[in-house]
Amino acid sequence: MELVLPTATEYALRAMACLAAAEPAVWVPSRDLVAQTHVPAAYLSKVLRRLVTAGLLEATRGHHGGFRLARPPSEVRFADVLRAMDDTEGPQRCQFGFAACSKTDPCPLHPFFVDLDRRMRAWAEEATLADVDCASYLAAPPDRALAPPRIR
Amino acid sequence: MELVLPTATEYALRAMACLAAAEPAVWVPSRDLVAQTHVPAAYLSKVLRRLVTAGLLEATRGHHGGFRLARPPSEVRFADVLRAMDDTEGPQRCQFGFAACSKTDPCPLHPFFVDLDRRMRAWAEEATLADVDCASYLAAPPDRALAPPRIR
DNA sequence: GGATCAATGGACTCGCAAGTCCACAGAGCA
DNA sequence: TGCTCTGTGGACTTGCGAGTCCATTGATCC
Repeated sequence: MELVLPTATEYALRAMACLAAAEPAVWVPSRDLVAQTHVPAAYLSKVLRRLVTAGLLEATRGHHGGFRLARPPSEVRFADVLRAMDDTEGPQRCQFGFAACSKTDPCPLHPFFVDLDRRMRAWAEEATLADVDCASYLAAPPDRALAPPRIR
Repeated sequence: MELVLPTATEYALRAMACLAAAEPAVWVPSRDLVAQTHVPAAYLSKVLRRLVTAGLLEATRGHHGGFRLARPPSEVRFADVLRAMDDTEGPQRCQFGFAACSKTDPCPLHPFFVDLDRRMRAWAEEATLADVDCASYLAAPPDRALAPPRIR
């Protein structure tokens, strides 16, 4: 059963979780993040850049350069990451039939999409990077093959 | 903020809602469904086809041919429609870093994706076509322009 | 039986997210 | 000062879901 978070957004959550597990204030190079998240390097750099411009990450270049969180993990909600990757507001795609429906002129499916949006939003607002147990995972990664086949 | 239900799935919900509002046992031609849902005709026919093969709709050809629900609206949950459009099971895209994670060998983000999946599933299992107030809408559609611009 | 109406299904195009490539900018090091 | 390391950013290719086109099948009407 479907319901899709864009890949770029999941990649962003992966990278943010890794950075949350790192020593605070230490610059982590994207090379390390690539190794830990297994996101294609060139693509991850695009994702990281969005997180930087959104103010969630800080970056510096040159020797010992890299990325780090701009705020402590406990102050970064999943919702912040989702918004950084897609800043459009409100529930998407609710247009049953006629022109785009509004609160005052809702389409028949409108209440259902609002409900779904509310549930998703609650999920994203409740969870923070501090809730992710990434440190122990990175310390002792499970013994298994790399290169995950894409489940779809 | 994102989180996307595939367009084809929303189209399916639209069409199912229209059919739920129609007289029971009456064959509704796809032409009527196109007029009511404003889904491109050729594409809607593909969506309807999937709903037929999934057993949610019945179809017949020729004069006065068309589609109708295979079960009463109260017995069709949103989840049935979602499953008809995408029959893959379980939470999608949960592969933080290494090989595809499992229950016994979860990745750090796994519990969060399971939680999100659980919320979405609850939404889809609770709502049925009988809950959609489509009849009154189709009887008196709001007075507004056609051709909704896609919000994205 | 022939005309017509409507679903079927395969082959096609289109657009956009996903992913790649590469030249450049700036920061540290020797 | 020059080399090297690492992020920046634009241009490009790829893959796939969304949407189109059209010939075919089957049912009904006259």
